[in-house]
Amino acid sequence: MAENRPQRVVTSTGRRGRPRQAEVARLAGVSQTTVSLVLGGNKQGIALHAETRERVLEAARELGYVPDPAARRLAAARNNLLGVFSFTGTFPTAVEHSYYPFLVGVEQEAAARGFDLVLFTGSSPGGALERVRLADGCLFLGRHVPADALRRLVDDGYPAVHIGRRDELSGLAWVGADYVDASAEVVRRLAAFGHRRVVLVREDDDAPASTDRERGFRTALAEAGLAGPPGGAEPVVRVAEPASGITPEWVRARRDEGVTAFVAEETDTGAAWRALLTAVEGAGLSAPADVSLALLGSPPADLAGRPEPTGFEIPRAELGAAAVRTLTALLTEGEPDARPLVACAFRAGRTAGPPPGM
Amino acid sequence: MAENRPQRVVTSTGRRGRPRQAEVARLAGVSQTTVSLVLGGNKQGIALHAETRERVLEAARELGYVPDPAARRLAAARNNLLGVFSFTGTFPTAVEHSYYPFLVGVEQEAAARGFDLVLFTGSSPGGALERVRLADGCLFLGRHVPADALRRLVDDGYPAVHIGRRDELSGLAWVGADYVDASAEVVRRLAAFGHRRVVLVREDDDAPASTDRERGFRTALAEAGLAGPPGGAEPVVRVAEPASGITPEWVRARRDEGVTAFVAEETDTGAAWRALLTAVEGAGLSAPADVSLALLGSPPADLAGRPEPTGFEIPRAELGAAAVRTLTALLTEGEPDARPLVACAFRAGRTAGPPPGM
DNA sequence: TTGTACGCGTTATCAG
DNA sequence: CTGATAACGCGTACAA
Repeated sequence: MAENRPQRVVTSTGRRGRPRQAEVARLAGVSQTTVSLVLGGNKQGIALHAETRERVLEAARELGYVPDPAARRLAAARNNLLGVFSFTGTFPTAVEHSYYPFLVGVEQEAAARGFDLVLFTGSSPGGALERVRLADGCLFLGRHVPADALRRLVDDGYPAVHIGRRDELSGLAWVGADYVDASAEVVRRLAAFGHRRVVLVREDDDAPASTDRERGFRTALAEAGLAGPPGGAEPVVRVAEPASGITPEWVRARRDEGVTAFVAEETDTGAAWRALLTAVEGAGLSAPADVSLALLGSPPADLAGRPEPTGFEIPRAELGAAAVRTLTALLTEGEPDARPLVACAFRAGRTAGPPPGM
Repeated sequence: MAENRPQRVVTSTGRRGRPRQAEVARLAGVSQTTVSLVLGGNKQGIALHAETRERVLEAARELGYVPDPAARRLAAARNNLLGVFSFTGTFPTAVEHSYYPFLVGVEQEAAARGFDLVLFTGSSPGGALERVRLADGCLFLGRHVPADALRRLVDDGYPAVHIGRRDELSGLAWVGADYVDASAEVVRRLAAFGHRRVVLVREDDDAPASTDRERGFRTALAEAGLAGPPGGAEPVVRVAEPASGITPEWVRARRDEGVTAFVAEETDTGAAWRALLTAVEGAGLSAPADVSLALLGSPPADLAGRPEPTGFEIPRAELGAAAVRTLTALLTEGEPDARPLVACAFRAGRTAGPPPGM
């Protein structure tokens, strides 16, 4: 029977058991369109009887009408959802894992712009990444990214912003901390204290955050006329295993060569700084009396009780907020802002000072 | 012209610029229905050519198809999304605001169960709450709730779980910390130290978290044969303004009356504990030598550097995880678990000891 | 076994 | 100023 078109009569209440615009319309004696118009604030500036308006509002109030968010979003063709996808697993290592600080800024800025957030849990690489498409756009963070999966999204024109520099993936927008300059500044401060030989301890991996720090370190070293160990030895050492290489003996050896300051980079594991602290202590030395120490970032939570390290602060909340701004710019205008680098504040701390004998 | 029905042709991509089932269908050479069937896991057990199935899956993968959450909700389906809605705005007061610790547990448990999270930002009251309907179910947290709005959701059968005890709203599932017992335990410890007169400083507001603590405090006081100030005076004082009432003079007066221990409750502002610490210091006293102090919860971040307060830990991550378990139980079985109270661990700390002269 | 024809509740576009 | 009417993207009886 093609005849019995259900004819969609407005009964009392929808399947969901709560009032829809159609019922408000019936009660107010107008069409559903008018209801939508009135309740929607009449954006298109159509002329309405003030009295009609009142009737509609009254009816809506009486019925306790509340718009259905799903329907609203469906019709608007946008979900008002921003995704947040973290590659470095967030849960095993808990709170301090450099994820929530970003989220503070992200949430604040998202709220200000009327977006809700989707936190994609489970950082399994690969196909899982496609899930982010349910959000209007997505923020990505983590030292390493599944480049190919992300590439697809970006090539499809999906609005994506990476938190942290990420130049390899052309076309991917990013916002990052200015590690180059911040690291250089730390070296300059050490130079100002009178140090002449400085060593950087970094992790053995080539994440941009690490290479940026190294670059800033080396540049400032050169500009300040400083050096690493004598004989033109490398001023940068990589530690592969958490503590391998960075032993009390190693510290003493460097010191005997004239190295008076040690710099470590911050990473999500905090391995370099931890190794350095342990080795220095093991060598019976203390900072800043015997050696100066600096950390390119913030200490891991379990070392937070120690004397505040000289170094710099990563403006995580700021970065998160900046990322949201860039993403929403991508969503509306189609183009991100030009200057994606956020400065890090120098932190004087208490682990660096003049070298012994100065 | 009633003839020119637009006939809804599937172009390349929807307004949203993202693939829909119709495109997957076109690519796979089947109808949209079949796509829905295959991608929906074929619940109704309809027979399908395995090969058709494969073609559809392949096409979906190729296009990076992801279902639209709004459309699914409108069609009364689920999204594998759990909502998190916080009443107490999270950002003004930043990270430590008792919100992220919960999130850690929530995220972990949600990931384990295959759900992503939607963080509903901005806690403006009223209709804003309805946004959560986009998620399959939602977690709520905060000292105070817009009861009527929540009531609607609950009455509609929307799966909701509140983090923190919330009995007023009948029918609302919740998980909470056992503040009653934890507070009682703190009093017992003080009694064991030899204290006979103890005072509780609490905020002037009737959130369940506060009344629970007070109840545990009073109960244990009675059971241990302890008292407040002499003459049957109230053992519980409320502080309205951050520091009003709790002054160095007040502390001295209580002490002169024989009160040897002061207990403060933790709240999101940390006002009670802060006021107490300040007043005790102002009175030139120190804990635990002159007076014993205890905190029913954790100190606010800015006081984290002080000596660790005797008291208890709120198992926030645990609570978050428990809430997710309850919520998913609600989603699948329809009934939450029976025991929604999570125990708090006692924290010995360093601010309580025997009263002077014992 | 696959496709047709709805409906979910809203917004938006037009004729009247 | 109002009222049909068509989307938005997906799920699903029912028909083929």
